Amino acid sequence: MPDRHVQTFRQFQRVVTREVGALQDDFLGRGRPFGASRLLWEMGDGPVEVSSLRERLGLDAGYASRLLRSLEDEGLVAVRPSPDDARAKVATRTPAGTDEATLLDRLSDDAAQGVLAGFSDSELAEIDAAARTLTRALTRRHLSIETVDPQSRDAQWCVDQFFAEIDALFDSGYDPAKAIVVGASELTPPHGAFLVARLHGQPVGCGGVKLPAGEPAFLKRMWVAPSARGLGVAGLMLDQLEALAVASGAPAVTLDTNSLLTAAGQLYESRGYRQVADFNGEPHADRWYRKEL
Amino acid sequence: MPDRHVQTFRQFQRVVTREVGALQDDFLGRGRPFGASRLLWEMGDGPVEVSSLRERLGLDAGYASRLLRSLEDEGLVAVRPSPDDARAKVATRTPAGTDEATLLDRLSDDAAQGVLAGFSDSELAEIDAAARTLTRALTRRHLSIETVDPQSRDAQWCVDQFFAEIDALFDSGYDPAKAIVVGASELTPPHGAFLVARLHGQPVGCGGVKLPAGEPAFLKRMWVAPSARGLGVAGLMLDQLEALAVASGAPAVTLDTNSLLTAAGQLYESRGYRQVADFNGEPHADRWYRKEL
DNA sequence: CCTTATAGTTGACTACAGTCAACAATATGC
DNA sequence: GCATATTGTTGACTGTAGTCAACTATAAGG
Repeated sequence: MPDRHVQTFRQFQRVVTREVGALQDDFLGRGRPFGASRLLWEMGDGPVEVSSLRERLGLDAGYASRLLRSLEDEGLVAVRPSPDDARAKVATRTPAGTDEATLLDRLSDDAAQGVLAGFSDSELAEIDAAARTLTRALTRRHLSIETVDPQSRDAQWCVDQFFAEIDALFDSGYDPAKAIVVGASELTPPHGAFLVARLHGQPVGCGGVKLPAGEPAFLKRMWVAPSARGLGVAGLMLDQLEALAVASGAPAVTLDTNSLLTAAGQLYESRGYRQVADFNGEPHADRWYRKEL
Repeated sequence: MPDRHVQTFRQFQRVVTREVGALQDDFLGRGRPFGASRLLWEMGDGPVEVSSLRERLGLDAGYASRLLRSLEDEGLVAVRPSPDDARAKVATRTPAGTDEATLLDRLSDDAAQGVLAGFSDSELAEIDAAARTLTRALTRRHLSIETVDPQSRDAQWCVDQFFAEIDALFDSGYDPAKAIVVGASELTPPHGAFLVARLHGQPVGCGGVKLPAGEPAFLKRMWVAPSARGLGVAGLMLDQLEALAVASGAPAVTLDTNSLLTAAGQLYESRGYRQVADFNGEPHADRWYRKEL
């Protein structure tokens, strides 16, 4: 690797270290430890299992317990026993906690705006592209894509998220009963495969492929979590799904999608998929694609 | 400012915060506080005044004193009274300290290489460009360019650095006695100006302009510190010097330079300067440029 | 010479970050 | 029903970061 790339990157790291320090000062301005703010921010609005929160942030059980207690004392979160497991607890933000998280969000936005202020539109576009490139590069190492059992917990979670999202997006919702049924065995080797993408070990996306012998492969349930979009996850997922199709000897890859999923359409077209006529009558789809292998 | 730019940048900040944390862990692996490693790394090899070191790192006097003492106890630095001022002290790395700093450098290089590993050459080039763009953007806010007295301490320091650098670069050295003399008054309003660029308050570059009434303006002593190159400092400096020339009614801007200063030549040509014949006989120059205003 | 400013040291202190082990309550598998 | 594992709480502890004020030694200006 050229040494100058390493040097460029190190200068970048030095600058960024400084900037991150300033960012943390902003969080500290809220009169509580950075760890507590981070916890409040990271937990989101809905009820979260404390154990998953702890794991996500890499916190010690005792430490997390104390941080949560301090947030509870401030009246920002409510911690209650989990309905599923009386040992476990779930944390929820109180209205005050939501307000505070919103404020933290605004502070972060302001910090970002402060950095971006004073640049022209074309410079901003350049900075935007550069930030995306580096975000992708820095993330790549922590991203893994693995073949899993489509009935595993992570796979189910992804599919549930996917269905919930398109149900909210489509005017007439998404009704699994009307959709073409895909059984678990069809997405399990050797008849197919189901992949889950994980970022820092947390599932952030999925994709399935049916591999009927001698016929075109068929992609199903490609989804990327909103938090992980723009990182190129879908592209990597597509690479792997296509590689499986090639390995199985499939002559082509086909799929159906909906024009409301704009990013998906763009991805397929940029990867050489061409629109074809409806080949399966899937009621939730309005576009069908095919790519020869 | 478009909201999506803010969102892109915030995602970038989140990713980078994580990465910086990992970087600090590497430094901590050396068995001493991060602050001490940073101090050792930042002080460089030569003797440094403790006060300037403290200021550069933004450390409390008491805290810095203790960090230095701990490095001294480890045998990594030697702290002695300043020859100029018996109150002040200067710190120097011992051979062991230099070794340790080299090791820290290597750890940082390795960390950078770890991030960059696995990318193709074209991806690396893209990442390099993106890192440069963001480094520039993140730095811009902390960069100031001001008109100063050419005999002020910061101005003198920059000019000394500049002369030392070209003296080392030119085969026959740089001899101020042979060079065309430019008096301080020629670089002081209204006959001219001398600008110093500062990053986080520390001088990192300079540039002078002579503004003889009715004649072309003449640029002198454009220099950017090695540590601040690639940040666009020279470009901003040139903008301001040209603005002064325009304000004074100069019909053109001229300058001499040497082809060994390759970055300078590229900058001038990208800014619309065209090469012209020798117009002043400066012995250290081998190229002359002019730009009509 | 005297006043005032500056450089550094030291002691006392606070807050944050994080670890470890003991423990209570509850689940789970046999 | 009992051994074992899991979830969270609590107490005790360490190390890092950083602040503040008192103090000594030296400089610089009138």
